[in-house]
Amino acid sequence: MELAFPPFPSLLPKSHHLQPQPPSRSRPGRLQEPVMALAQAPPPWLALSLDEARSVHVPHHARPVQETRARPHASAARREPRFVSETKLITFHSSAGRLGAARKVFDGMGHRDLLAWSAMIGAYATRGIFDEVLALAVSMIREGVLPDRFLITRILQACAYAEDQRLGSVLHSMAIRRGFMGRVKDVPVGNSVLVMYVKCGELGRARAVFDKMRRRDLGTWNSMIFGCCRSCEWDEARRLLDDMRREGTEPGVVTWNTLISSYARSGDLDVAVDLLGQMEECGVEPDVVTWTSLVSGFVHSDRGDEALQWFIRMRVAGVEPNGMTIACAISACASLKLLRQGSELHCHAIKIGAVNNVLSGNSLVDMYAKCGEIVAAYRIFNEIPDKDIFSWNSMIAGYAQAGYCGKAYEFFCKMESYGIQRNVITWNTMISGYIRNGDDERAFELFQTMESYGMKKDTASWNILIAGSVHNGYFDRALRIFRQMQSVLIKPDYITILSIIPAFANLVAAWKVREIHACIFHHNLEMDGKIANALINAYSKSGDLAGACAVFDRHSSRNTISWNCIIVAHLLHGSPTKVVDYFFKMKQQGVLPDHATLTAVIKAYGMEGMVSEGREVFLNMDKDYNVTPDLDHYAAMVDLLGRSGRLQEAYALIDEMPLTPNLTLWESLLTSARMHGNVRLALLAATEMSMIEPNDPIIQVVVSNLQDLAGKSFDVPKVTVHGKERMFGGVESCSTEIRNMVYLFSTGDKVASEDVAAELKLMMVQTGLSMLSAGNGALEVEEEKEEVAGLHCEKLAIIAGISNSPPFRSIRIIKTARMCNHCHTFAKLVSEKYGRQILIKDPKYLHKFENGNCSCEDYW
DNA sequence: CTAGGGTTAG
Repeated sequence: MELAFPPFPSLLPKSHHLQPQPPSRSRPGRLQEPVMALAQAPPPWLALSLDEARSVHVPHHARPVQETRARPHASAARREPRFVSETKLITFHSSAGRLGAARKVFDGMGHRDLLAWSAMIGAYATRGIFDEVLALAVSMIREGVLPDRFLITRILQACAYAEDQRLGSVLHSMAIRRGFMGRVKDVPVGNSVLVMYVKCGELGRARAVFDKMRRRDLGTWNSMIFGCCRSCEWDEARRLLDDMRREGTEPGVVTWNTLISSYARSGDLDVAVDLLGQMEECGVEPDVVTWTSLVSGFVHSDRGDEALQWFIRMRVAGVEPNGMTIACAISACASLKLLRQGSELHCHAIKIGAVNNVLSGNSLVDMYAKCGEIVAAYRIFNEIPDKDIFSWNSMIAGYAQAGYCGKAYEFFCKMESYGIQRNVITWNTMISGYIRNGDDERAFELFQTMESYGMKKDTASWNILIAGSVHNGYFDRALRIFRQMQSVLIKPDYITILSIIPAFANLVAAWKVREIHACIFHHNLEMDGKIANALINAYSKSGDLAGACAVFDRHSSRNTISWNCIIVAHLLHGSPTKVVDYFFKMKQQGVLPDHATLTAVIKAYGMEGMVSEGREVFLNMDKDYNVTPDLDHYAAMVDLLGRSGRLQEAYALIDEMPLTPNLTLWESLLTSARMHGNVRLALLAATEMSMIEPNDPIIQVVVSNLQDLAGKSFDVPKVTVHGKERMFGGVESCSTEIRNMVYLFSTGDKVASEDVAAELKLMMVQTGLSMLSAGNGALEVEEEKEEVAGLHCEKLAIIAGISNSPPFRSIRIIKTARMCNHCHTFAKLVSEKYGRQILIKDPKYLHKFENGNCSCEDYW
């Protein structure tokens, strides 16, 4: 046999291979001894190559052996190659990237001393394979070999990474017993113990170690500050910042970055920005990490526009972004759906060579997908060399969002054969994709089967079903899922609550709003602005204005949205005076009104008949609040003018406005024309509506009825009228809750018993309302005449409510079509004679009947 | 030997 060992072709510089081997060094006889016959035994020129390889990174603790005794050892190796060279070989293989080979040598060793363990553990540690480090450390200690001060820090690093506090504390006490702690030169050991406790979340123990350290370096302070930030001990972190300066250690970039990134990630962006200023004042230049922390903080807080501003500020400061920065900025574009800026960043990523980087690649996939560029997303995805779970999940989400659930499912299925294990998010993404595309069946099927694939459902899986059901209008299904979730002991979280609240925002769910409100406290969930606002909405829409006010009064950080919620609530409940009050209070507290606020205020002035005040707001909104009037404002103005009978003015406003009128706008005009009996204008408005929505049968009927009323002399385009059966899509119905049961009533339902008929007769007598008179003689065109269809459903519901629910309880009815005049009068009279509050919600208004009056002031 | 920035679902 010429050559006992393969010449390790790629491991050494070429010159070594080409160098003729000195005959004296090849001693095949010795090399073929059993121990050395291990496939990976050292080649004869090893000693030489190791000397050469000193420039290669070698773990620190192994270095003294090489450096101090390289020469004598090298010669010893030739005489006694077994023992010494095995450890060296481990180091050699490892530094050349052959971890498996190193491990083989290590496993084959008979006796393993500290140096061998250090070499092996170091090899894994430098590659971040911490599980292996921990496993080896445990066996080492079991074999009775104790780590020295160098090795112990490496193992502690692994403990910190894996959050293995048990082994960590063992090493901590070992370090104390062996005298590695407390002396000046032991700062590194102390640091690594400190970091271990910090990463394990044991801030108290970390603090104890910190306090005992005699000497501290910058890293010590940084680690301790990091620990405090992690545990949200912000005051303590700031105190440490002061302390370190007092003790003569100036905070460095990392110190500042730790604080800035922690504040930014926790959403305290003002503080983060303030710290940036302090940092610059101290003469420390912000680096990529600083800027990236800010950009990512703003992205995280859903403030993408500001994130991009900070990105620009960074470029102005002359700091070059790296892959991470670009990834964050692209993610900002994704959430803002800024395709152009996103593509610009794409170019930038190419320029700095970060496109093939998984990180920026993934955010590009996400960005293109969110901007609807699914082909571009796939192109990027395809070119990411090491696709990870994020790449696949983003791609699946992209296809699902674009409506290609089949394609998404294809990727969902094939990813595992590409070596990427699906995680919960993959499953959740797929489920949410199906539910968002209306395929509830497949969504539920996946939801049910995921556990049999060994994937545990998490809160998000449940949240998706709840949010999807609410979004698709299946409120009771959402509630059922919510209950089921609790019965299998999955705790609802912030998102669960936020998703389910809208399901209760209707009149029949009044008690459920209180229940969910209590649920927040029961589960100790964060009650933030979003939840508070959702609650205000839900309380007000379920008819509980007092409940809405209570939430509003209690919640501290009110923004424009909060004020809008309470303002709209009062508008809905017919308290226009309060709307104006809140409007002034809001401005007084320095909260800027937005377009929604102004719409509500104009409507409120309209309800109060304060035409000139309303008009003033409308005319000056651009100047005063920097809000350009949109269609909603024009509709509110038409409403305001129409209520006071200024129909021509209302029409002129529509005629002269710079926007194209929409359905709501014409509907407002139609309503005012109807209320004031102006057939001509009503027909005009209805005709315009029919041209916008030519296929809406209800509009067709309205037009047809108005044409009849206006007489044949009036020249209008002839509109085909659909059959009346189709007009209501069956029968108009409404629901109400009586003694915790929800009942459904349909127009024309047979009056079931003699009792009810008698009750109705009695009510009629009591209220003095005749069955046939329609009240104020206004145009009745929006619903079928009662004589034809039978008794209207809300009358049935009112009768049932009055005779079956406890006295003084309010009667709450939700209906799908708008109220007719007769029912409206009936409800007013009943509310007075029977002393009951009656709430009836139709698609446009909430009518609150009390003491013979309605909150809509008979204009709806 | 120790310290800082990251992308996906609801």
